Amino acid sequence: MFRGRFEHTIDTKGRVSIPVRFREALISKDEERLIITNFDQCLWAYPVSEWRQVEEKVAALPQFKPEVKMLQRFFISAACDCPLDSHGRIMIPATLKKYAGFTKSIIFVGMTKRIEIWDHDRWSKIFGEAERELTGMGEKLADLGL
Amino acid sequence: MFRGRFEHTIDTKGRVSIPVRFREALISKDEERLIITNFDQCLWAYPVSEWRQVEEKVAALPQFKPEVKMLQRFFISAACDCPLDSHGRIMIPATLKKYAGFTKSIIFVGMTKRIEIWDHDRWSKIFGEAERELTGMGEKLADLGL
DNA sequence: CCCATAAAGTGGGATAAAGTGGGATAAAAA
DNA sequence: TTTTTATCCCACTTTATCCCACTTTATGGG
Repeated sequence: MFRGRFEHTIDTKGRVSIPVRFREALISKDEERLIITNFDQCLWAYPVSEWRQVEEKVAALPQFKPEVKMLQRFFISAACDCPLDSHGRIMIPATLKKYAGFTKSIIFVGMTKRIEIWDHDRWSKIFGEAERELTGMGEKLADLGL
Repeated sequence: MFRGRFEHTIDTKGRVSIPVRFREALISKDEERLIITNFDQCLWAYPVSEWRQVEEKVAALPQFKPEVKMLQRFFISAACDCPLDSHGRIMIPATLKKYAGFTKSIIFVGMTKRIEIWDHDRWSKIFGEAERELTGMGEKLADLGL
């Protein structure tokens, strides 16, 4: 279970350390890697076990269907296996780094079953507006049983 | 399992190196070649074992149906066997290269069971479209259990 | 509250691997 | 035969990986 937000730094070689809390959560699942993909202008990181479920669901769909191809091409195909090094760091692949607009400072966001990784500036911008939006979503959230 | 996206370069002789990650996936299947065909303005590459399944599926379809004939003529018949050289590169046949509009920079796209190979510029275009469409497809994705 | 110690996070050099390019030779096409 | 195309081999550049060191933040005891 991934909880909390943490600000970290990408070094010149493209490495970032995963927050200890998240690392502990991974180790408790006996995993030492993250599957990282792109969505919503940021990166989504999954433990392998979680990711497999997503992947298999999509792989089972008819591969010639346009929307399935879309999903495969945009979301599934980006998924990159990123093993942790001896210090608990990962290398962010160039294509993903570019997509998410990472410069130096990034934010790790615990999303319970997955992690989001944001460029610091984008996060501040979007997070500043998120609360107002969320407040306006009261009805919709209620419909979901909250 | 092919995961991730990688940008590579075609040299003057028409050679491209297959990303290591993909090469490893091939070797784990004890294969050193790709079957490459054309579709959607890009190239689709399969490990031999996967390709056989596609081939057999299609062969089992009623051969007089127009869409089956089309598929056979366009998709199946274009398939080309491309062995890896000692550096893990393949030669892209001229006809396929032309079809996919390859100039210099191309993108290898991991699609779980197969690989798509795109010209860089074409990829950027459809990637942008896919992103926009998917972002507006939240409900549909929810239906898939995502 | 402060200090000592440990742990987390960051950075950099050395080495290995991946990716790219080009020449020489062999095979295929004209 | 000549020309073109592919294959093999070697060399260079770039990128990733491993290992060690430093800085900063957290932790625990007095």
